[in-house]
Amino acid sequence: MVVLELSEQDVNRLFRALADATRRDIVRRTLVTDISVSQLADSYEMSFAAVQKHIAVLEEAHLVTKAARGRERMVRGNLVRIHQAQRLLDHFEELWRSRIERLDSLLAEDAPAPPDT
Amino acid sequence: MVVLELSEQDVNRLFRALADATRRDIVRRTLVTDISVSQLADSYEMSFAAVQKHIAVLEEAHLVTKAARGRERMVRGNLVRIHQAQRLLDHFEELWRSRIERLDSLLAEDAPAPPDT
DNA sequence: GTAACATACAATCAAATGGTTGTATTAGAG
DNA sequence: CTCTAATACAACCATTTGATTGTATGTTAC
Repeated sequence: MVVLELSEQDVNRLFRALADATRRDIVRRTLVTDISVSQLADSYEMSFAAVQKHIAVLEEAHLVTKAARGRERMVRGNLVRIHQAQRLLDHFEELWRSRIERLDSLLAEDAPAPPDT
Repeated sequence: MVVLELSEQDVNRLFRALADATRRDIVRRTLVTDISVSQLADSYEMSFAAVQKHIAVLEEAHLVTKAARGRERMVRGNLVRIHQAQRLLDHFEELWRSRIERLDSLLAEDAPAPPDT
């Protein structure tokens, strides 16, 4: 099992990048098919430069990559990063389980000695 | 299967709340066991009020809840919201699958008519 | 080669964020 | 009842964010 090699900064950037509706939409669309920067820019009610900046945020979070194709830059969603985010959330669930386990052992008061101290 | 009833604003708040190391730590710890605001504040290198604000952000994102116990407010992590975040990410994965499916059907050039147009 | 297109990037600005200190309120301890 | 601990909240400030416009650069089409 590979440990997530993401720094706290990386995780910050990852979740922060996902905390914007336009950016989430860009990720969704570019996961389905590659789309150029200007094609993306056309679909939102904001300036070209604004969309460019959103894409830059996604790039820094490694949620998308850009590849030159002629004079265009094709944007492609990166599912790997989504998976990493999922695994981060999985970890929260595991912590919660530990609460349940401790509650269980409390309820089993009459039990012999606990597994280890 | 229940549809996620989260507005874009809700999703923004959810991911944004997760985009801070201190806040993630608070969620982790309060998933394991309830902790008072002042207990939490003691463990970080920032003012009491700063920690209070982080908790407020987590509350607005419904990642934690607060319950009065005497003069203390006990903070408790809310796993449900983590699960909702996970499901949001699951959706991204599904989109990506559609890319693969379309690629597959492209490769099957000699196939009869496509399923539907 | 020149015009038009696609992108990059700097400068600027308002609003939001993350932190501070200070003051007020509430509940428990003695 | 009074002191103190725990919290809430307002005011303030620096930095970051999200957007703008303007300018520069590279690429394709004609």
